Amino acid sequence: MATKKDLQRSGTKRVAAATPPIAFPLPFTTVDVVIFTVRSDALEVLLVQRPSDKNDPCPGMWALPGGFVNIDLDADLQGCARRKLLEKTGVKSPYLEQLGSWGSAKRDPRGWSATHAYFALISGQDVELAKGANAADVAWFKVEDLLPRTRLAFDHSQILHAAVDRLRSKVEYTSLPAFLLTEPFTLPQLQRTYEIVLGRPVDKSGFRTRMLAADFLEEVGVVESDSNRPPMGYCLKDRSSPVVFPRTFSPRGGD
Amino acid sequence: MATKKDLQRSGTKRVAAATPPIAFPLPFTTVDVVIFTVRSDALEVLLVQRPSDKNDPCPGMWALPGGFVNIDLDADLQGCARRKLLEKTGVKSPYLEQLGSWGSAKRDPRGWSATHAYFALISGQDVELAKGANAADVAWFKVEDLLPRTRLAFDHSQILHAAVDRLRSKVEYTSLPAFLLTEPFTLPQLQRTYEIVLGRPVDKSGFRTRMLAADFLEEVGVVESDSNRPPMGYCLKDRSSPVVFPRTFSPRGGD
DNA sequence: GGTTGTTAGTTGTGCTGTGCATCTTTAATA
DNA sequence: TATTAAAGATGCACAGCACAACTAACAACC
Repeated sequence: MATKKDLQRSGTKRVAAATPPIAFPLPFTTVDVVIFTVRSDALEVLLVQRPSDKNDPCPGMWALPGGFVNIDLDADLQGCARRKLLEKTGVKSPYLEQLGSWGSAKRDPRGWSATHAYFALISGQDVELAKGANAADVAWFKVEDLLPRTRLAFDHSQILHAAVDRLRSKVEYTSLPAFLLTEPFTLPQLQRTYEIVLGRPVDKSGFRTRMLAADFLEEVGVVESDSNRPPMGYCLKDRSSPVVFPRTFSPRGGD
Repeated sequence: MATKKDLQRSGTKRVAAATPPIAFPLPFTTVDVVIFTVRSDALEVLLVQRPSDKNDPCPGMWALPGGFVNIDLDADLQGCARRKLLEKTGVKSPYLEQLGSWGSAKRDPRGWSATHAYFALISGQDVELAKGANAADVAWFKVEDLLPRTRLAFDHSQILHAAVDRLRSKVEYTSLPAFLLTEPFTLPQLQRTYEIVLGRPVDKSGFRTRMLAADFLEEVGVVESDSNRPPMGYCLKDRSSPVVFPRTFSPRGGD
């Protein structure tokens, strides 16, 4: 990974010392997490407000939860992402997927930095936002309101956009929305979640056959609902990864 | 991105100094590139042999081309990947896609490091390997031979595996293989490339209708071939990104 | 210069899946 | 018991694809 030419470069500001001793400037390494949930019929994302201290970059602006990798606390990048997520939401085992990385000389005024972005899906029910104390303020924002014009700290608007694109894209052909619900859930609930994320209606009959044919759901008995016919409750057979469908959802008319 | 708790940590070995001054140990930041090509009817990948100096990590082992991010030379991560690729192959504008990132305390014996992995597709024809001099030895390896048992430096076996998975997966529903050919190419050539990457035959008729329906190819007149009926030559209408097909290739029998 | 072989490209057909609409089931409420 | 509303099942027609068989164009060989 390191060529001799790289190693012999000598830096000025940020210096690394290891065994064998090498000295050259290092970029900052951070992790950011795009945390999605579905609440009150809308796709929402968690943001934290940066401190208003003028010495900090982007003071007072809203940003994705994240921060520097702590090489003493974090065994690896995913562990770092889990830590950030636990600190902000109290959720321990969400769906967590690597989104990509953004690194450049300009994205952080403090210097060359690279962030490893993850996105997480959690149920709107089991969330306790870590508010107050020395923790920065956190809040949910509707993605629909946020996407068009809102400016976030650093390049977080860009990262959020990429996360929404990735989510919407994968929802077309995977069982991802199941991770946005608390188990057990019903097929109509799941369908509603698909429709909220995709932003368009989905055919009921086709949806049902598709979900059941994919064979990733387990019946756990009827569950009580507000009224009318009681629906069947389902759990995921395997929470470790989503199922990939052979085709995408596609209405006849449009393409 | 940085909480105050993070910033106040003080490191011992690797120290960062910026404005405002902050001091804590930083991970190493590297970029690795998985460079694919199709030569002699096989999918191949470029590897470089690490120097045999015992002070270097993984001496003598084969590794993915890559190295430390140079914050003076590299404006961003993708630029760094392009630099590595140009140095090793002489190819200037390949298809280049971010694959993911791998970071942990253990993956590099020199300390906590995170690598940003990219994968590139280039034509087997226009490659000049940078061999000899102070550059490490580079060579092409058949992916089929490499995947099962070969151990590469660091966690590069894992990264290579992820790259092959991603490539094979995307080839099922995108026009990616077109970037493995030199323009102009013919439909039978393109089909052959699909078959080589996928490792299974593809139906001719379905393949043709599919490619032409996707409307990403431009006829550039018949091109001479070794013998028999002269085939039509094609170029890509847009080299900036691949086309996504609505469905995957799928033979009737298997699933 | 016909004949054969090989590759490029087309045409045809049966089947599967799915979009869309309608119908049935179940239970709460009046 | 009638009504309502949501859950879930059934039916149908059309589009697309896998598969196979076909035609077209050129080379090589006798």
